[in-house]
Amino acid sequence: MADKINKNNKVSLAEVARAAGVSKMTASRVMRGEGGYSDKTRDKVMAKVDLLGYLPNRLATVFAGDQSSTFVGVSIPDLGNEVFAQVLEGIDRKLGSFGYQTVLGLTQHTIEEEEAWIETVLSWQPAGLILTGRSHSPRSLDLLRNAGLPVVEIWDLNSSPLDMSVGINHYDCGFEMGRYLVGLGYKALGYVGTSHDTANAATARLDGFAKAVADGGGTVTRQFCLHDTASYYPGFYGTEQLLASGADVDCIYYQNDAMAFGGLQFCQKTGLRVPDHIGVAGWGDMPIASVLQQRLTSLHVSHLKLGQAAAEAMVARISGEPHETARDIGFHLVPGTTTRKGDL
Amino acid sequence: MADKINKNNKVSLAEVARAAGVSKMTASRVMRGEGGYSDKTRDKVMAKVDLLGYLPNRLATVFAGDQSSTFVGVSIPDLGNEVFAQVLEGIDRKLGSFGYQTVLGLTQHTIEEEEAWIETVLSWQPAGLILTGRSHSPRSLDLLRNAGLPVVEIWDLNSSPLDMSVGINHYDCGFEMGRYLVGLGYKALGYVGTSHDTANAATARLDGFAKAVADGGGTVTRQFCLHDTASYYPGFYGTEQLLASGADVDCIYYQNDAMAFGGLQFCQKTGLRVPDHIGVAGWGDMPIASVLQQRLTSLHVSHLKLGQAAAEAMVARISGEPHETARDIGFHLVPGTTTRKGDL
DNA sequence: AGATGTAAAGTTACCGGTAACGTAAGAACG
DNA sequence: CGTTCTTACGTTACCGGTAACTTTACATCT
Repeated sequence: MADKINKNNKVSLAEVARAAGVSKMTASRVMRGEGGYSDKTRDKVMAKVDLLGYLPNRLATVFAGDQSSTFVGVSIPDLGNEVFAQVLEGIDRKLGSFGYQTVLGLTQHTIEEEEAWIETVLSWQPAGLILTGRSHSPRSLDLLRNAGLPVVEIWDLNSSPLDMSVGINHYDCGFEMGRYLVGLGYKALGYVGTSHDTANAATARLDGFAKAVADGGGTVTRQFCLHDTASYYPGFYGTEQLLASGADVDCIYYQNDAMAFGGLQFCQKTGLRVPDHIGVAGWGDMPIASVLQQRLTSLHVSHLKLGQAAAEAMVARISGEPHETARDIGFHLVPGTTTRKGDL
Repeated sequence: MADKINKNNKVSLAEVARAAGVSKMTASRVMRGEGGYSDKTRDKVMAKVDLLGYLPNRLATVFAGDQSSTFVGVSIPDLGNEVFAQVLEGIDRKLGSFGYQTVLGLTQHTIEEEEAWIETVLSWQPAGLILTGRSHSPRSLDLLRNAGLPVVEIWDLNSSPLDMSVGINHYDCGFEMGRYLVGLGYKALGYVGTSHDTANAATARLDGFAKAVADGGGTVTRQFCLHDTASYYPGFYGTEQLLASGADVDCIYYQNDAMAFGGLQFCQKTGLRVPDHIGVAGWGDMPIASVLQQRLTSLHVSHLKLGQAAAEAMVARISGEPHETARDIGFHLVPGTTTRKGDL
């Protein structure tokens, strides 16, 4: 009876087979429902499966090399930022609907963390990887090249990605907002964001923004909040610092809506009227924008859709279906009432 | 040369060993650094590891049953809710620091989704599971019992959990807020939350709240927003609906701070002064509370810490170290200016 | 009745590591 | 100088499934 219980105390297919009086192979065929057995045999086997509480060991199947795993490694910088949480939600839900599981890696925005995570997750033979960002360490690139599996780089659209890219063009985001604000007559722009050590999407937005403003003859005064996440409070005190620096600023562009909201709160607290005294613009069209008294001038991006599209690209690639190399999710500017009215 | 390349095109330990002119076993010993080889042999093997870009296949190791996997399944209801994102962040960071990986499952608040996910993730032989909530389907319970691995139920503290529990007592949260508000003289309380089909933590808070209010001789008028996440906008229109219903309400308790913020925005829009005309209280002490003009009366919970504690409990249990069955993270009420002043 | 075909099984080998055990060669010892 | 002890390896078997192949038991046909 208890002659062959594995160390894990788990029921194996062999035990089910023995209990049912058939061979392992027959039991395996029944489990997979691929035919080649009689109804009577199937019932016998399934009865024992229920009785013993047998649960297949997918590790063994994948290990045997007969099929690839259903793991997809997903690296995300951090979840304190609402937009990444939404992206992850989109990815996981969509992957789940196709029978894949997310193996999460929070990289804290560093390529070193990402590298360590990539090495670990690759050793688990994932079906593919979804990486946030387009900047990777040399060793990461080596590992990915060697592994030769599907890779989707998300967030900042990469026209020549490692494998595939899904995202938006952040430079264009910044540029469009810059052009819009300049078009409204703003000249002395401010920017409030967190510090970005590595070239990342926020930097790309700022670059695009600065270019558009410069093209329009304006200036951009930058204020970076060091060592902090791009959330409400850094927006609040970043604004305080920018204004305290004596910079002459008629409109502030924030790294995202959460920071812009923090800025709005600072303005309200200090009696600065928006948009009469100062304009405020954000990025991301985050949920909070939907309940503010004033419609925040922002740039809408569907983060959930971005995540879903990344998962779809991954699944398509795993299934061998064709998929475009770079998928642009797009964005659109949302004119709000936190900036002065255009001459529409 | 190319006599034994596996179908995955991946370099195996056997290939490294052959290239180095040693046996698989010796190469294995070198990889694990467990000794039993000469310096010369180690160098020979490592040189080939680098040359061939060998990456161990952890699936094989775990599969062989010699050690358990470093996967930990983590089920989370949704990431649209900021607090769960924070919990997940705490879990993943802490697990990662111990060398474990998070396999994510978003259950959309249903035990059916949870059940399906549990079955899948168990087939991957995880080292343990962290589940949000204490309500599980009968089959889930069967599966978990059968699997016999560490399980940490988080969020709503469970004094008699399946295995371990880390969280707070949500009933007590509600009770404390109810007692506080009644103590301030409020009598006609309102509650605005999302609908909860299943008995969950928000329901427990409401129950505790209602009890405290009833004890104090007050009443609670409930307003549920159907089919929505507990975010800003539902707080906004939930407030609108509650007040439109003609209910006489002097203070509203919200399911969380995000909803409370939505409520504050509604009040501001309609000219209801807070706290002069109506009191507002939330739950969770979310980041947004830090930048509002008025300090939101809320209840502070460290969600990040909750996640970390859950991961610590899991790791302790896996390592065979003793760990308390139920770990209470605690909370404290934050009196704000969105409710009238107490007679302190 | 013997030949042939087919459905329903069983047998064998293998995936990539590691535990357990075996062995050869040199060192240490009396 | 033979015995014993180490060190540094090599050999074998196994984890839990599945592909590929073989066998068995009948039914069907000539």
